Amino acid sequence: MKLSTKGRYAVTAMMDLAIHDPLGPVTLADISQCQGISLSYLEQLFAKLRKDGLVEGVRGPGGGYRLGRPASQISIAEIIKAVDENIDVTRCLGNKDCHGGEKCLTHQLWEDLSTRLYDFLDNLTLASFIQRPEIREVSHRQDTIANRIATMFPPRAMLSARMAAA
Amino acid sequence: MKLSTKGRYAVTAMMDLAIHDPLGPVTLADISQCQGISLSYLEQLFAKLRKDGLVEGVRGPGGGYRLGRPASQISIAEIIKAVDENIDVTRCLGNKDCHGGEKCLTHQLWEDLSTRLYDFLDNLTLASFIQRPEIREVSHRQDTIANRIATMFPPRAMLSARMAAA
DNA sequence: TAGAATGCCTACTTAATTAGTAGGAATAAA
DNA sequence: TTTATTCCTACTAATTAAGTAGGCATTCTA
Repeated sequence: MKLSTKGRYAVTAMMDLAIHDPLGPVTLADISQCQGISLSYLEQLFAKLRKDGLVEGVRGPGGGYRLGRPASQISIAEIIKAVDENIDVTRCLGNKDCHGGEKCLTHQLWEDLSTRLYDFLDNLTLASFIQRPEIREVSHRQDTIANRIATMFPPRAMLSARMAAA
Repeated sequence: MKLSTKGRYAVTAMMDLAIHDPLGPVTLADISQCQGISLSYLEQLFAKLRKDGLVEGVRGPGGGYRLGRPASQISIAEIIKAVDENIDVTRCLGNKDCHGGEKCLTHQLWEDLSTRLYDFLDNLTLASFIQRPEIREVSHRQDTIANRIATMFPPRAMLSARMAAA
């Protein structure tokens, strides 16, 4: 289990998707602009998220990315694992005889900690974050505005409006 | 909250100290050999741990490092914070107007997650790991051997014996 | 059917961080 | 006084994160 900026980018981008889910697909250009992450770097992260089925892409105008599953079925641990893919390799690999012939003790202890941490993050779902009342409120307001625009203009114009608002 | 190899090194080294606490100070040379981390890199990590009062150094022959406080009063979060010192700076810093004038939502959500994670790791103490029965057993066996040697030889010889065993 | 907006893919480059190397001064035990 | 250690600083190498560039594939809209 590793936790770096990369993981944070992935998690916050997924939160963005979750918040705007009812609006349809969110473009990476949107996320790139909102969160100040380079578009191409996001593409690289989303390639991994897609590979793990956490998101699905919709091509063409009006496209973007959607959650691959309901937010309640996506855990934070899964997101981080998808982009980090780096399995926690300890040096001794559990077979180095250290401390007088015993299997490396600290390795075991770290595994233990790593597991506890993973379990913790695996029990936190995207939904548990976006369901906070103040988030729902803001999100709803945004949706209302966006839907009003959507009613007045065809899809292309709505996207432009969202870009302008961001 | 960041979690990288650096943090793992620090945590496992601290676990080593905790396990061998009754034996007196543990040298960095020992840890370096047992865990395959370069001595000088360990010195750099321990400089930070010392700055935060998590360990105390004992100079001269027979010296090494000891826990700065009882293992039950040292949390995993503290150890990681000590070596990472990198405060999780998000790009928008909470003041970038994004999502149509609202304070960056995902920033808030990440903060929320970050806090939950910190609290989780702050409630895990070093002691909670080394008190597992199988660890106590191994640790006790090691201590027994070490103490037997210590009875037979003066401190210098004991250290060498520990090195040889490792 | 043409053009534009998107995802999707690959290769490369730059920046940041992690990890290691080197050398030496300070301290304390033997 | 010698030796084992912490303690300190500066530098370098390796690895990873992040960004850049360019182009192909798909699908919507006009």
